This record gives sequence, structure tokens and C-alpha cells, in this order.
Amino acid sequence: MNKVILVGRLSQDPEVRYTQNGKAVASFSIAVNRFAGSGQKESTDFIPIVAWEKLAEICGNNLTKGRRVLVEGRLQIRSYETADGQKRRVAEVVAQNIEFLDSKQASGGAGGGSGAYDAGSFGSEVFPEEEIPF
Amino acid sequence: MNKVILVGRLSQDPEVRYTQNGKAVASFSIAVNRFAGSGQKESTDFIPIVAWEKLAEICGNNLTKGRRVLVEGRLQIRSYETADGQKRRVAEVVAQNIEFLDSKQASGGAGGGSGAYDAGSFGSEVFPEEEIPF
Amino acid sequence: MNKVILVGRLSQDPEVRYTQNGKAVASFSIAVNRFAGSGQKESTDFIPIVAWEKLAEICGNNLTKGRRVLVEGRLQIRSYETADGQKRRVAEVVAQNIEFLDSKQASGGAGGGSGAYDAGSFGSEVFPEEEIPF
Amino acid sequence: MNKVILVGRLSQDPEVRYTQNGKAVASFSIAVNRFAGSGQKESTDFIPIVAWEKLAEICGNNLTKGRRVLVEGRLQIRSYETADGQKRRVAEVVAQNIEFLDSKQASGGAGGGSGAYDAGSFGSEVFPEEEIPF
DNA sequence: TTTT
DNA sequence: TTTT
Repeated sequence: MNKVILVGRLSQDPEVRYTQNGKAVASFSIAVNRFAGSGQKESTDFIPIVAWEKLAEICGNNLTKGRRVLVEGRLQIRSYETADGQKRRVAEVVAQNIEFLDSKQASGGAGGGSGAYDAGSFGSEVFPEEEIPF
Repeated sequence: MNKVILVGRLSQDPEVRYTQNGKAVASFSIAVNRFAGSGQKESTDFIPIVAWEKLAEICGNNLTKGRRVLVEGRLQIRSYETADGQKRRVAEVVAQNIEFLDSKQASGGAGGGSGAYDAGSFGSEVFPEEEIPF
Repeated sequence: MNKVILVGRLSQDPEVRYTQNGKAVASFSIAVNRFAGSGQKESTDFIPIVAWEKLAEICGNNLTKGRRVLVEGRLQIRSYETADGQKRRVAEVVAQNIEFLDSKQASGGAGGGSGAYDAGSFGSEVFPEEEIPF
Repeated sequence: MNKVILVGRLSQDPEVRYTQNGKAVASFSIAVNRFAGSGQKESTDFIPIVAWEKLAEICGNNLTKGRRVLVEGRLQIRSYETADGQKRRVAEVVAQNIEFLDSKQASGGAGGGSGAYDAGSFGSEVFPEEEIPF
């Protein structure tokens, strides 16, 4: 069991790239507010999201900075090396399912609308982390 | 909504420290296995967990390396500076509720037993991140 | 672990009642859409929600039919007897946390706004089921 | 979003039946303990679980009364008529993913072992409720 | 009994 | 830095 459920707003437009095998990967962050009790400082977590394949394309085509989404996914710790050879670890949520929470009326325009998009339907539950092209 | 639910085994004994205000903080990582489909390489995420106050003490007193737990919490991105002034971000799960999944029979001995422990009952849902003593 | 997370719209205004001890209880149902794959009939689950005390009052004062909410809670199976002595069981979600998902702009008017409300902050995690006044 | 996550023990062996189309359906209940605070009566919810197809067969072949599982699924309200024509509604959790929480050592024997089994891998996320053969 |  |  490794389940993450977040509601937040995109802090940037998604970036869509492609692996060497031609798989789409979308990445973006969402701003998730912490509702601290009264008297406590409110704060925000900016949480990196990664989506793959069909879900990546849906993100690229439909999401923009500021839109509110519900993301269901898996918390992944990915290791990489910096240009000068240091090992680093980065956490990100690999999306399995994304719901667009802005109602049609609220968002208006061509890119509007709400819906739910599920990576599961595309048979892409798990991806080898080496492939991530960034 | 910022909800994380994980099942995994402690990869180390919890470390319990105290803030300047005397609040207990336990930290440890859990190894969460990824059940890739057949034909895919199995892998593991080592996810850092932080627990506060009473829950921290329960962790310190009852959990050891190898024990299996269910952790419910919040995904937090914490910023800090390295000794040489670089800004870094680290992700960790702030535990709200921990269940011990090793049954009494299975684990045996004095440290055994299973149960559920909830930070909520101690009124400690949100902590200012500056206080973390490490 | 008994965790339920739902996003849906109120199918009715909340009803707020009081137990003999003066505790507020709000009840309402939310319509949760099932996003079946293409070619499958879309359908809806109408799921009964119960909220207690302060959270009940917030629901009574802020929610109306049609509003969209995220409900986090516990799935509870409650037993009762009908007037003619039959035993019945009813399932309901006891809310621990409710987020209002209609943005201020989208909903407009006095009742609008979005926010998150947590039963935990009021120390009311668990309620004896006999007390429910309906 | 309609997500349920439960940890409990089977209160009975699973029953596996088949729809007219030959799809396997497993049904059983799990006993989920409510950890009331000290001074409150502890109680248990018996929550009906339904699993389909490959996941149903895995349940039928591996689970027995008393085994501990984590169930991830969807809360569904199903309508049916009694023999004397009354309309009733029953709630059940449609499993998407089941993890066996009894460790190999604890359970022993041929049926033992732990693992995670995911309906998603079998392309069976949503089932029309009319088909349920009971 | 039902929502968009 | 890692667990079974």
C-alpha cells in the first residue's frame, strides 16, 4: 500500500516530455494548502507530480497553471546524480488518477470542464524509474 | 486534502529527539515495496516518516527495525539549508496515525503486539516546520 | 484503518438534529459519479454522510443541495430495528473532515467560499452509535 | 473520487460464485475494529467486500476466516428487491486491490504468505451492478 | 427519496 | 544509509 491523495492547484503549466521509447511524461507541481488551526501560520506544500502516457497527454492538453485538481497516486523516492556527481533523492507523486475539480462554469472556455482520468485504464500502473527523461 | 497511506517495514530503529520546547519528534524510514507486474523489476521506496509528541514516544518505545506498520499522514516538503548554504528540499510523511501490523503471535516477545495510535487524539495535527531539530 | 474519501455533490440540504445530550448531528447524502470506461453505463452512488458537533454545524450553515464536497471519514455499519421489529443495517460515512470544493467565484453569493473543516480539531473522532437521533 | 481503505480480518470464508457470463465474484465481510479513545466502548464494523474476476479467484484460493487483509476499493450502494417485493439498499466495498497482511511465519502452511493483488492489472475497474448473482 |  |  502506497497511496497518496492530494487536492491542490497547479503552480505551473505541465511540461510534457518523451522517453527514448516514446512514452509521454508530464511533470508539474501542485500547491497544497495546510489548514493549520487558528493561531497557527498557514503554509503551502509544493508537491511534484509525474504522470505517464495517456494520462500525461491528458494533463498536457487540459491542465494549466492555477487549475485545481485531485491527484491520486503513489509516493516515489527517485535517486539521481547532479552534474558534479552528487547523489540526490527527490520525492514525487506518480499519478494514477487525476480529477479536474474546476467546474465547467468556473473555468469556462475551450480548456474547461471537469472529469476523472485514470492511468489504470491504460495499463500503466508501474514505470521503471530509470526511464524518466529529466 | 493531503493524505498519505503507506504499509512498510522500518528500515531502522526510530530516532527520538526533542525540540527546544521539549516536544518529542521521532524519525525513521519505512521500506515500501512496489509490486510491479510480472516481468518488471521489483523495487522499494524508502520513505522518511516523522511523528510528533505522544505519537513520537509511542514509536520510540514500540517500534524497531524490521517491524511492519501502516502509516497515515501528510506529505510535507520541508526546506533547509546545507552547511555550505545550498537550499535543499526534503519530502517526508508527517504521521497522523500509525498501526502496528505485526500480530502478537507473529512478533512474540516483549516488544510485540499490534494496535493503532492516533496523533489526532493528542491535538497535534499540524506542526510548524521550523521547529524540527534536525 | 477505516478510511473513506469521497468527492460528490449534496443530493439534498443537510438535516441537523440534536441528541438528548445536545450534540449536533448533520446528515445528508452525496451523489458520487462512477466514471465507467467508454461503452459502459455511467452510474451514481448516493452515499449517506453523518457529521457530528462543530462539523455538523458547519455543514448545516454552509452546505446546500448541489454543492460539491470532499468528505474524508470512516465507513460505519449501524444496526437498528424497524417499527415492526425487523433488524436492519445501514451503512454511512462518519465525516472526519470536509472540504468545500466550490470556489468562491464559481458559487458566488453569501453561501459561497471554499475551505476545509476537520472534526479532529474538535476532539470528536468516535461517537457511540446508540446516540444517533434518527 | 470514491476510495475506501480498510484493514480487518475476514469474519467468514469467502464465497465465490459466477455470473451468467462466467465472471467470478467473491464476497465476504471483514471485521474492522474501531479504536475508541480510552473510556469509550470499543466496537467493530463488519463490512461487506466484493471482488471480481481474477481478484475473486485469488480471494477464494487464498483467504480464509480470520486472515488479516488490507482492502482498497470503492464504496458502492446497491439496490435490490426482497422476495416480498420490498426495495432495499446495501452498501459494500468493491475491492480494487487486496494485500494479505499475515506474514509467512504467522500464517504458515500452504495457504500462507503475504502479497498484494490488484484488480486494475486485470482491466476490471468497474462492473455493472445488475450482474451480481446474489 | 436524490446531485452536476 | 536501508526492510521482509
